[in-house]
Amino acid sequence: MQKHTRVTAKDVARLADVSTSTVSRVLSGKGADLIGADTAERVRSAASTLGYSPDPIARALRGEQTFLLGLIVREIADPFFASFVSTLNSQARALGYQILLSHAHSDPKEALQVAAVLDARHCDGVLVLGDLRDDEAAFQTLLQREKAIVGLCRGHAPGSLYTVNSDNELGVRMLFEHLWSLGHRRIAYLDGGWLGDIRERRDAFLAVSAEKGVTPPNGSIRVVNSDMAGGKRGAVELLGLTERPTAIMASDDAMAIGALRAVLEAGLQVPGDVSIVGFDDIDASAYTVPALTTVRQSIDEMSRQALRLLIGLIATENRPEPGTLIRVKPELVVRESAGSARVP
Amino acid sequence: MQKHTRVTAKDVARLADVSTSTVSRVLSGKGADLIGADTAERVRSAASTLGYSPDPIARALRGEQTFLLGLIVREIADPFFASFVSTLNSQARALGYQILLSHAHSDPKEALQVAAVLDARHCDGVLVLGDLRDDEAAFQTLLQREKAIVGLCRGHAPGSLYTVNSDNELGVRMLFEHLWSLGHRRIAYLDGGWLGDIRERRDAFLAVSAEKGVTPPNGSIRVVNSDMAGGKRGAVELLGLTERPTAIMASDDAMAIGALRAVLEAGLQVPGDVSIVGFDDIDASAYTVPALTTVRQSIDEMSRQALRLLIGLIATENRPEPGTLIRVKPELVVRESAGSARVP
DNA sequence: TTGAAAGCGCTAACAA
DNA sequence: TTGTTAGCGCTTTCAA
Repeated sequence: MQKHTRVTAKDVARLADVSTSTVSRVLSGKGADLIGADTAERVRSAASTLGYSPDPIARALRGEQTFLLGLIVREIADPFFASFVSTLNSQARALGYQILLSHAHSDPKEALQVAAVLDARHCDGVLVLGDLRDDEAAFQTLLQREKAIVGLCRGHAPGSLYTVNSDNELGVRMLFEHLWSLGHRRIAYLDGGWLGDIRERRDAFLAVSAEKGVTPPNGSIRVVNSDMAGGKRGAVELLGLTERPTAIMASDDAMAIGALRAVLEAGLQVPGDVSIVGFDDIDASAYTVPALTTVRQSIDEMSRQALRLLIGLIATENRPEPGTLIRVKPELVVRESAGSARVP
Repeated sequence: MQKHTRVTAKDVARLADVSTSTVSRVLSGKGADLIGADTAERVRSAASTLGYSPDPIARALRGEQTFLLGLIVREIADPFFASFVSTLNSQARALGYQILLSHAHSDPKEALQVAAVLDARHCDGVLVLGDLRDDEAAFQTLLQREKAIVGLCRGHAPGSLYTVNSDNELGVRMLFEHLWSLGHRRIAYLDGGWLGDIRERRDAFLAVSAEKGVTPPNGSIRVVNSDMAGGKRGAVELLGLTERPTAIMASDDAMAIGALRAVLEAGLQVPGDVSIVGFDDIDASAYTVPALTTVRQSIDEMSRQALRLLIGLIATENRPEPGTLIRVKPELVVRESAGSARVP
């Protein structure tokens, strides 16, 4: 355990009275079949009495797998991403991998630096959670260089990035249909302003609106920060519209929570006067008053798929279709924040 | 950037027409003063044209610093910890360190494993964020072995662990005084049930109650999970008490948010019928309706202190007092969830 | 079936 | 002032 008392292959070799090469062969499994059964046994027992396990650093230097996975997250403090990181971390560890965490905020330059660091650390692969604002292209270009990369929650990422995503369009459709069936026709949208996931949702919103033959009232698409503060500010603006929307759809739950606060603060009822829906189903959404009607992204499933994909990429040379995009189905969660539209 | 095209010290040496040792000397700074100015310059320019930077893995193998910091978190998905991880990550990176993230849930056994992994990865030091339930002692024992460890948010950790904490007692006092000045005398407490931080808060609550000469009404100290679900459940139980408390203090904001929901769901007013206060000031606390009165822990400051302490530990052999405990002052944030006690 | 030796990229002792 | 050499712990030819 102590650094100075680290047990090495040499120690095991000495105890088992073999060479270090034999130790390596037995323990790594490569060429273990050529080793005499008794010798192998001796090595194994020596290793276990000594509590030996090969040093990942030495392995890395030799160019072997490091079992390190880089994780670049747009914003760890975002509750949705936080849950995601948590799940990813647990699942990765169960698969024998460790997570090297990196924050990229929204800055692609930072992401570049971070990617370089991850590369320097000999990560076997990297996960990119959430899209970065603006300079997406440069970011991608660089990431192509890495051996194995999987994007998560980045919408329909262009290029040959492997990606795992929610079916954002389906999610938005479910939400929209739900509002529609409650009689809402004047539905405003709070756009978080990102490129990937969030952009897909807005596009889907626009598409469904068009299909339904309604045009969102003038100025009712607001681009704001995708956090509670942004949601609040956006909603305040929306409430000032001459044709006040009867429902507000937000790009994500954090924004919806901000919007909820804004509407309530204005002395209006939710859902009596204005209905609100979000996206993600973060923990807090079940505890607002009224509780948020939203769409649940299956973090567990997405995480599992992403890890499977990434580890597959690491293991094999012949990769699946570049550009592979896995969509995970979201699920409508009806709670209290959306109700019948008040007849005008 | 690519693994196969990695630039090594040898490449630089060749280009600058010196030996690799000279390269090392110039670039690492150690013994750079002995090197001729022109040679040094040649090396530096060669390094920069080649875009060389020393491989941290090779360095690690040599036993040098790895600039890797292990971070063991109780629960990343917890919004307070998530913000903390975010801040820690940014600050660490600014100092040239990378964070190796690990989830320990509440399981000390898991923490042991994790600690072993971190050690194997040659982390320069490890940060432990939040206390683990139960088997604290065993956990600590093992951690003593590590070279440099700093605990965060673990209350008055015993033993010789270096720790950075909020002044939980002060925080609770401020909250209590605030409620007291609003006329509350029947104050219930929702205890998150952990050992460190959370335990300190409960102890402080008990102490202040005693000082004020009030005994919390029978059964009004509930031990529940320190999340929104726990807070909700605890509050429901509290509301069933024959002597309903006029105020509820929760171990943290997540619990307070759950409690808020419970009280509102019961058809009562907050703060009209029951006041609620939390602890932490997580993002969501400003957006509940009513917004939460709470105490803000300075994540920024705590993070800075912890990193300074840890990096100091790494750098120097002669360490500061073992058992050092740094307390960071919290700040009362008065919002809407606590109001005058209704006269009985 | 096993061992000896080389080398991954770096730094530090020892020479020169 | 600089180069040579050795070695961190591992794996993997090449030989035996």
